[in-house]
Amino acid sequence: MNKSKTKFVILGLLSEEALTGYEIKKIVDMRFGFFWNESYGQLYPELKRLAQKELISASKPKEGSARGKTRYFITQKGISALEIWLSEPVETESVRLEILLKMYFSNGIKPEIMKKHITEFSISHQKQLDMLNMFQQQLLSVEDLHSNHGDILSVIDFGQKVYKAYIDWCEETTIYLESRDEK
Amino acid sequence: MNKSKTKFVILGLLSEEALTGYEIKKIVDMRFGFFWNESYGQLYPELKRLAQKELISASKPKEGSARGKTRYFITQKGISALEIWLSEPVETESVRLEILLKMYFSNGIKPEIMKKHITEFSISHQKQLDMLNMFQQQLLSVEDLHSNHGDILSVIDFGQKVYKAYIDWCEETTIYLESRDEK
DNA sequence: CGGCGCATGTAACTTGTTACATGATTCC
DNA sequence: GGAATCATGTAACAAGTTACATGCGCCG
Repeated sequence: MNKSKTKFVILGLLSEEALTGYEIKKIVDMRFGFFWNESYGQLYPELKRLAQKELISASKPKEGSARGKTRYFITQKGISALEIWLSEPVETESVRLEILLKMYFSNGIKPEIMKKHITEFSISHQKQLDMLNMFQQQLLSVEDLHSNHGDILSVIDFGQKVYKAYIDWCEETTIYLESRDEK
Repeated sequence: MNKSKTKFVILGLLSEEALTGYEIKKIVDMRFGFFWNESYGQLYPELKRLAQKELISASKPKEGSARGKTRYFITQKGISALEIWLSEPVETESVRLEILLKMYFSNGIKPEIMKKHITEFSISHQKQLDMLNMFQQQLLSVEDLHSNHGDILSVIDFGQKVYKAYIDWCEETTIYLESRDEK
């Protein structure tokens, strides 16, 4: 049983270009931030395991130095493993939204508290939405006949749609809480 | 450091009515399914810990029997703990959507495969949306001047908005993949 | 040469899932 | 009495986070 997806994050990114563990982490944080995350504690051990299983290969430059950048490349075996995973059914995601838990139980507390939580939730997602919009613009401006960013733009579009839904809900719910407030 | 929220799920539900561990699990599965989940492996030990800390109290009927239903009640101490948590800032959620990971890396595979994934994703969320709609109707029909389901209806509304966004994205992305297909 | 960002790594820990064992109750 | 479902519980495992240790390389 290997349920962790870290493996495929690595293989997927390496299928585009050779990277170090540090670079993988940076890309996941910046590009996947709104739908995925990985920690060093998962990444580095997994890189070693994948190298050992020859799904990726390591290039260790600077002979003789104790530590140095290790850049990883995907192997043919790794590409196959990635393709197999891509073809397998998507596993149902498990989301945990603390804000809904609090909303569900908020009967006992003052509406202003919940209103504040929702305002903060809205602001933080508005920020993330702004970042997605910027990233989208960036990709669109670079686009030409040869580059194919379609898939990435689709992923961004998902985030935009969902975050808009979040923000709409926040607005609506704030109004509801204000009406409850008046009682 | 106690980051687990299981504790508050229990306290929140017990603040409405006394329940057994089994009943809590059922409620979480049915009512919170779209934004939360708990397993017995978390629930039962946590119930014991909370009872030991006197945030809840257990009623063990049927003296002399090896096993029997244990119904739990929230205590004043438990109510306070719940209220404190409700007032604390909401922690930023971490979502993991495998479908976006696959979409991001789908360049290498045939568009039909991704299209199939998206169709399945759409169908399963349409089903969940139908269930939310039903639950909403149920609550609205029962509603009278005395019952206050507003907070629960807000939570349902969140699910409806987000799932609609999911399904919209699926439609749009299917069309995009079909256009890519034609090349 | 001091600080900062790049870079790798891991040990200790917490969190969460799964599979299984067991008993109680209900309904046919 | 047998099947299904209600109900409790836990051991073994898998997954994921955090905090820390270490060293490199560049810039002012």
